[in-house]
Parts: sequence; structure tokens; C-alpha cells
Amino acid sequence: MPEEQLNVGLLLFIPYRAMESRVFAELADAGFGDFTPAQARVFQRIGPDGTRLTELAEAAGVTKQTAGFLVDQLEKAGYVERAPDPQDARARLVRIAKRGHEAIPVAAQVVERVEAEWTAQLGKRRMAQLKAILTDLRAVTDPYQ
Amino acid sequence: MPEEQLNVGLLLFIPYRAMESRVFAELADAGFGDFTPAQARVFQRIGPDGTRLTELAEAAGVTKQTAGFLVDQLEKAGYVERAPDPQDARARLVRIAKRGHEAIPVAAQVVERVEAEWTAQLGKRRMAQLKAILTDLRAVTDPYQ
DNA sequence: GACGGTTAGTCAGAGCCTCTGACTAAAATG
DNA sequence: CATTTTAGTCAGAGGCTCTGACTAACCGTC
Repeated sequence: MPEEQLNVGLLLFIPYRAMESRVFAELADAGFGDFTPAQARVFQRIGPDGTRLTELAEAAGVTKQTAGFLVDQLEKAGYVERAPDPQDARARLVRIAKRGHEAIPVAAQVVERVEAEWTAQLGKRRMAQLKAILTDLRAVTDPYQ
Repeated sequence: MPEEQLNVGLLLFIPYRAMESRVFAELADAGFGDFTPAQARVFQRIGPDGTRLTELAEAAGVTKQTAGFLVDQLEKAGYVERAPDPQDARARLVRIAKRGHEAIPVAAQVVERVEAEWTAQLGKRRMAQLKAILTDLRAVTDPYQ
């Protein structure tokens, strides 16, 4: 029933949810059924040389307890591993492990496919605009950058 | 650490999350602290003449059990009410109740303010493009429309 | 080098959200 | 009217997220 005047929040949520559902459904089909959206939101923020838990928590917009919980799951499932941080004995670096590296291309392919569908709907030009605008918007919406 | 190549899913999620946080923080300040994001996602899909639970569930992309759970909470808190559906004795129409109508303008004001901030960042033209593109995207991402 | 404040992370407990599966009752179909 | 479909509920389980309290290590100052 809600017509064209959906608020921007919901307007953002709808495609986000659609993308998420697709990725996780196909990831599950590919044998990565133990990978959840919440875990993925943390996982995606892991840098190439590993990232500290606190940083991941800030980036993902959750508390460090929550991030710790999710990293525990990811570690148990073999997607990430923790290594001591040479800079700081209190900290440990969360790094992507073997199974994590295996899942990435699978997810990337689904994303690519969904993006292709979106491009078919929007046209190349507007799809590019969408990405550019959203990237620009991070300046005021991403506490981590 | 992930630079400019964030995938569109995350790119959509970041501002969505930012909007959500703002709205619920300010809603709580205004005395609507018992209104949660999950409830809101259902609430927003209620039509002017009431909507059936099953329809709400589809629209919000959750199972009818989940929708039922959320509507129960909303009903207890006085945001919605259930009325028999004259068309169908099995069904009941979920309608926005007094407290729900009171919360709407408060939320709308926050949304307006956040949108103004986003417009300041993006410019009027690109903000309008963003909305137009996202609306267009619903065609392939909103199972409900 | 010891003191005091800050930071990285964990532990415990609570509440919320969401699902699957099984069910009841009314409606629609033929 | 028997069958199938649809609207919604009940029960149970698991996942996500938070607040509060804590330990250990770091950093600056005296």
C-alpha cells in the first residue's frame, strides 16, 4: 500500500536486503551455509593485513562484545583466524583464513550477477551514479570511513 | 581498511544504518523508546485502511510468525490495533492506533533533518537522483512493490 | 620505575529478532 | 460436500545485540 513516497531509509533497505538474501542463499548452496549476514558485515571490514577487534566493531557499527561474538563464530567455522598484534600485546589481529578466502570469490560472483540485474533495470549510467552517490554519502554516514 | 571498492550491498547498508540509528535515538528521546527497528519495518508497510498480517509479512520480507510477533509488540505498546477484516473471517486488519499516529510526525521530522544533512553533502540534484534511482530499483528488489 | 588514566578484549546476563514445524479455522475450488 | 488453499497462532530453537563489570596491557607523568 505505501506508494512512491517511501522514505529514503526504507528505500535503501529494500535493495540491501535483496542483495543480502541472494548472496546468502547462493553461498549456502555452495557449501558456505554457516556464514551469516551479521558475520559478513564484520568480515567485510577485515583489512589485508588483519584488523583489530575494536576497529572491526567500530567499522561495523556494533559493540566490541558483539564483534567478539561474531569473530568467535567466524573463527570456529574457519573463516578467520586471530594472530597476536606485534604492536600491542593486548590486541590481536583478526585475519581472513583459508575458508574465508574460499568464500570471497563465491560471494563476489553473486554480487556481480545481482549488480548485472540491477544494471539491466537502471541502465549503466544510473547504476554508476548510484555507486558514486552512495560512496560520497559515506562521508556523512560511515563513522569509520 | 576497505577502500573505495565496497560492494553495493554494504554501500546501501551504511546510510541505511545511519538513518535508522538517528531516527531511533531521537524517537527514544521523544518518549517512544519502546519502538524498535524491526517493528518499524513492519509498521511502515501498514496501509491507510489497515493491512493483513500476511501482507505485512511479505512486504517486510519476514515470515508471518515474525510479523505476528512484531505486531503483538506494537499492539501491546499501543502503536497499532487489530480489527476484524469484514472481507474474511480468518483475517484481521492491522491498523495504526493513536500512539502510532503520534510517533509518525516525530520520526518524519528526524528523517527530514537527516535528509537535509545528506542533501548538504550531495547537493540537491544528486539527492534527487538517489531517490529516483532507488525507487526505480524497487522494481527488481521489492517482492511486494 | 611506579602511579593513574586509557585502551584491547573478555565474561555474564538479558532481551530482541527470526526461523522451522505443526497446528486450527475459514475460504475457495470443483 | 470433500479437498485444497489461505490467514493466522503456538511452541521451540538459535542468532544477534546490548549493558555492565572485569582483566591485562599500554602510555604519559612525576
